[in-house]
Amino acid sequence: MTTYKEKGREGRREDIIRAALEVFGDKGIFSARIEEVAAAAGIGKGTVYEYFRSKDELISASIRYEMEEFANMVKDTVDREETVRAKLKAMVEAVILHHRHNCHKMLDINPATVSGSMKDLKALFLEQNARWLAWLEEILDAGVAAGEIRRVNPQLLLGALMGAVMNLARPWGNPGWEDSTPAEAGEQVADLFLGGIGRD
Amino acid sequence: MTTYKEKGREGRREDIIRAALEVFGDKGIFSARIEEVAAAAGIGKGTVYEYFRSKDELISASIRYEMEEFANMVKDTVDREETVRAKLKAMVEAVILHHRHNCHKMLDINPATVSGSMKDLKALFLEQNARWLAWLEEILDAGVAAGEIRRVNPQLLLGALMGAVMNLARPWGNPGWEDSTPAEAGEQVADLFLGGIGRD
Amino acid sequence: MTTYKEKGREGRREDIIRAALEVFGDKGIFSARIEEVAAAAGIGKGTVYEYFRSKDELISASIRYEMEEFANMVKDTVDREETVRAKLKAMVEAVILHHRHNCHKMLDINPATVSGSMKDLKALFLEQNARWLAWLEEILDAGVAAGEIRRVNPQLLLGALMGAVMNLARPWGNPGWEDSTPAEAGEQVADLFLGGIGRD
Amino acid sequence: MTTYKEKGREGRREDIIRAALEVFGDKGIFSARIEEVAAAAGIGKGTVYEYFRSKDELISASIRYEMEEFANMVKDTVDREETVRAKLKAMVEAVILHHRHNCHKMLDINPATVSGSMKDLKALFLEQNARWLAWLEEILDAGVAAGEIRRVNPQLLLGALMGAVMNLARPWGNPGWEDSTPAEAGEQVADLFLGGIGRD
DNA sequence: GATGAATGAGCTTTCATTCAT
DNA sequence: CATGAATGAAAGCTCATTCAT
Repeated sequence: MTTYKEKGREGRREDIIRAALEVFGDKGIFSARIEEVAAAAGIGKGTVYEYFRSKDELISASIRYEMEEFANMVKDTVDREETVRAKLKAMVEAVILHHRHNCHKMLDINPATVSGSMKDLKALFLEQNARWLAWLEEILDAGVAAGEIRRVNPQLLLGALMGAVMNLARPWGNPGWEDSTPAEAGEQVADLFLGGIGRD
Repeated sequence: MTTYKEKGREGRREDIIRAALEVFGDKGIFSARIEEVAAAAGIGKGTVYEYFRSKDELISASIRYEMEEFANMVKDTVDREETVRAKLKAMVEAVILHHRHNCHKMLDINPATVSGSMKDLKALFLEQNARWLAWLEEILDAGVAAGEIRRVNPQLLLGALMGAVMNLARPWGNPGWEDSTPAEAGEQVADLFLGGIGRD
Repeated sequence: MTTYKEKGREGRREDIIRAALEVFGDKGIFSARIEEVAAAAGIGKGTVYEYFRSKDELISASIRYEMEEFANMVKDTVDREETVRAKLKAMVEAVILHHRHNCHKMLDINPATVSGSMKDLKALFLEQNARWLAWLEEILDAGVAAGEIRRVNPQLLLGALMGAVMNLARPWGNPGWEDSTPAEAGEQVADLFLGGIGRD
Repeated sequence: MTTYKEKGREGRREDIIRAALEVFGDKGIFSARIEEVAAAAGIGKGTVYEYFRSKDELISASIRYEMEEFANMVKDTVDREETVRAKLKAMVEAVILHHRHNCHKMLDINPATVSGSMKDLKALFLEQNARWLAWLEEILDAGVAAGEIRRVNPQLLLGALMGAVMNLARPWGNPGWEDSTPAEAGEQVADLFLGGIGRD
């Protein structure tokens, strides 16, 4: 029941993260300066250090926050659908919309590019993977039970599906195709993953 | 074809790029210092600047070099096969081997993460995409003509397939699945993309 | 009026300029390192950059500051006198005193020597010339009106007089003559310029 | 009796100095790079070091060379005249012509500006001063003997005259006046120094 | 608690100088 | 002798971090 101007430390912390995601998305985590994040959050430079021990910690927290947001958004959307096909379609649409309208760029961060300063990023990725995997297995089990799909290796499907959708959703990646509406894109990807490219 | 100079020992420029790929892969392009690249190449710091105008230019050249190498390697391997299934399988194997044994990390660089300093990276990505697309279209046409596969949007398939394979091949990405041999992985991905997950 | 910032302790910017004049005078603007200027000002290296965008900007500001100070000092001294002869004498004395006791060396900077890095120095010199010229014209007009001197081209006299006095005042330039007291020097120069060397 | 392509070490050394004067005049002695001087001389970078121990030595030699040339040129021109007035006029003309057409900029170098790297510049200036002084004294003696001028302190006149003429001849210094022809300029300066500005 | 002036480690880049050819 | 590729000391500048207010 937080009132205006009464959000306390947690709310302030989140403000900074949101500002950081904005700035990091625009300039890249290395080129972005703490001062810019502070300005975007409407606070002083020193105040950032009241909430985060270092820039690295702010980056970690921002990535974790964005991953959480992203996962929740996708899962909420997908869970609303019944069939695997509908879920697939919904997922693609959600990811595309997210990538087109949000500071999605953080999700693409490559531990390797960043490795110089962030040792714990890999652990974060593994943790997230485990959650996605558990969720996907539920969907697959239900789909198999319903006779809609055949059983496949969940980690294989997770890796392939996420890789495919995230890559397709990148705004700079697929000229010619990226003009398709999210609905069309969802349709196409669902067709591809359900039916394959083999002669029908 | 050289951007700056081609003096001194033949291939000195290429040596520097290879050293850069090594170091950039380990530390990330931002954390890596030019001095480390020079040391890895067995030369003095100043010598790097005899061959590259700036760190940015070295990064650009390194990414381009790696993309070129990677594309050639994959294409060579894939072109040796006849059927689409065999090509798919070969491609997965090649990418996994490459990612496990080479300084593959450069390929994952996200222009957004890097945007502060490199304006021309996006153009490089688009250029590469065009080459991959032309190549994939040939394969698809042949496959369709042979009655092996159905016709699909090439950019869709390229985006999905490359995203899937690159993501699966990431050494830090898919716990449990990444222990499979390249041959097994190729088999699984080929099955997935040819047959889909729909009830057969 | 400030070019960059005016923060922190009042006059911090001016402190840096004074320190810069000291160090630049000793080592020369090229050999002087920013760190030395900072040390002379009793601050850290980075702080200089809070007040000046670059070394070039600090040099510009320092030269402008010194010119201003010098011009004010000379004009104040000269304006106190009545006759042209007394003004001439006072001017020589003032310049000699200034050159002997202050970091006068900046005034001798030659745009040509410096041209590599400072494009706007010439404009600064022209601006200063205009101010000196206006001032000298007033003096000449009054002197002519009083029947003390004949009319001469003001820019000719300004160039000749300033060149002569500045050159004579250089501590390294005129052995044998530079031992004369400022009062004697003023007397001699006044004689020279008023009476000329022609047979009387 | 040097023939073409047979000038030997001395000729080569002089070529480098001339090239250095050219480049130093354009870029300033600090911004100018040895490589540029070498290129201007049409030789390799390393060859410069066959003739000069260091950049500082090249600078010293170049300044000395230019001073020598300048002094000889002025003296030759002036010695051709008979009266002091004609000599004065000739001197001004010569200096202006030299400054407008040659790499005169070296003459304006201020030991203070440069002091970081060149300890012996001051000695060079004193040495030159002594030679000019001896020469001027001869002229003055003759002028006094001929009843053309009154006796003045030679060092005073040297300092004032050289300062005045060099300052007036600076291409960037005296707007409005610098359009006058060398002949006019000589006339004016001769008038000024012979007659003074006092009421006639 | 919030701030932002001050700081200096750390980085890129330059260029005088060397020396193997 | 002449050369220019190689070098690393040195300098300008940035920015994460601190701490007095």
